[in-house]
Amino acid sequence: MDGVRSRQREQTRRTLLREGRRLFTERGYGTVGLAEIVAAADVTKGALYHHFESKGDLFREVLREVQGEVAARVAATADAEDDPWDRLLAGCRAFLAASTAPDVQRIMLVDGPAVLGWAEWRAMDEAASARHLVDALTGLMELGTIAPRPVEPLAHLLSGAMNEAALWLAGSAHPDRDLDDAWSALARMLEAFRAR
Amino acid sequence: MDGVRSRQREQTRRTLLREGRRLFTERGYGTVGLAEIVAAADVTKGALYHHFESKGDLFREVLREVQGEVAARVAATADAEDDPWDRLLAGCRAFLAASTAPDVQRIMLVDGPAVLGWAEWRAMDEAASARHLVDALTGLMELGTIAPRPVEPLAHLLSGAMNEAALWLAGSAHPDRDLDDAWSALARMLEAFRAR
DNA sequence: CCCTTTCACATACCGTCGGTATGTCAAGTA
DNA sequence: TACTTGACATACCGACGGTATGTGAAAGGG
Repeated sequence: MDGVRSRQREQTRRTLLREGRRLFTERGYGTVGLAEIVAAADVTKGALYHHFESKGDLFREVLREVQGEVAARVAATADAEDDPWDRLLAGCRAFLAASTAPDVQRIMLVDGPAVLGWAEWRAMDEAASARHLVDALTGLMELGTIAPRPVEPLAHLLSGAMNEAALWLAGSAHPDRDLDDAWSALARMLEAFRAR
Repeated sequence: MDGVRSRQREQTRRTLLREGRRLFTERGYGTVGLAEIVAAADVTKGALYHHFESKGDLFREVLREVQGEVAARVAATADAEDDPWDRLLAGCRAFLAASTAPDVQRIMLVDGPAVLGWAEWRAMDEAASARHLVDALTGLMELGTIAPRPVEPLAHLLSGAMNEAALWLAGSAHPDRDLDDAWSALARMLEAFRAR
């Protein structure tokens, strides 16, 4: 183990993921061919199919990577806050900021559901990100900070709102102003669920 | 005009749109081939390319049809209400209900942005549906019913929330209960923007 | 140290797909 | 009736995703 063999293997795999991610981001899953990816990674299709089961499988692993990075950034930002309510706000804001990156947009928000199907995409998002949102909301209900109500539909509404807002923000002509406005509106939405 | 020629033409076109819509709904844009579509429509590829510029163009016209139907149902439901605030609520609720249909899900919500790109998808949605949401919100601000604030970010947040909620509802094990819960949460979100 | 096995690829190939160029024949027109 | 137009059908092409097989270097045992 850990010899020349496995090191080279890991590098090839990482190169394929990196170039795949770059090309999927730039031109979209449908229009980029495997030939381009393996050329950019300076390997052949044999190598790609040795590491991944299919084009869709490569995309799935790329998506997993992107989701992991977003989740990590959101978690890091949220955990910097002490108050649970502030953690929720900080997490949402961090998600909004992170999701305006081109690779997150195209891979995670646009192509993801279409390539893998909405159900699988949802399951992956749940495991990476949405779970934390559900946990945060549940915790705040137990604390009495927000009024008790079914968590899932609320989480989906908020998640969908943030996804669409991020896509809109990425194409905005006045990103700073629009981000402020969107955040203001989102914050008011969240505020609406605080117990009175 | 209006002879045998143009009547046959219109029928062929409508058949292609109908079968394309059905297959795109059942199996998704990426996995259905033109050969299947033309076989189902009982014509050849020559006919398809005589009516549409490409596979993507056929999809675009199918999407336009779906969006038009959703918009019409929403508008009809909303217009049945007299009070502007009630019109907004009724419209949102009608959108939520209409968007759980399989063809709306797959074509409008999942494949649409990926196939045409988010920007074009957004523009089409704007022209068909979102425009009414913006108009309703603007009108309510002018009436003083909801507090003045930038309309666009709010509209995007609400639109995204409803889209994601609809996708979630479609796969729900308890559709009635979940629809009620989702609507309850969405209504509270809307309520949050009423002037105090 | 050598022989064997393993494995991380490379090469060659296949069926299918979206797209196009061209042919055809009936409906329209003068 | 002679001619034109148009709504397709037919035949074909390059490119794509996927697979079967070959290969040479690294790992492992005696």
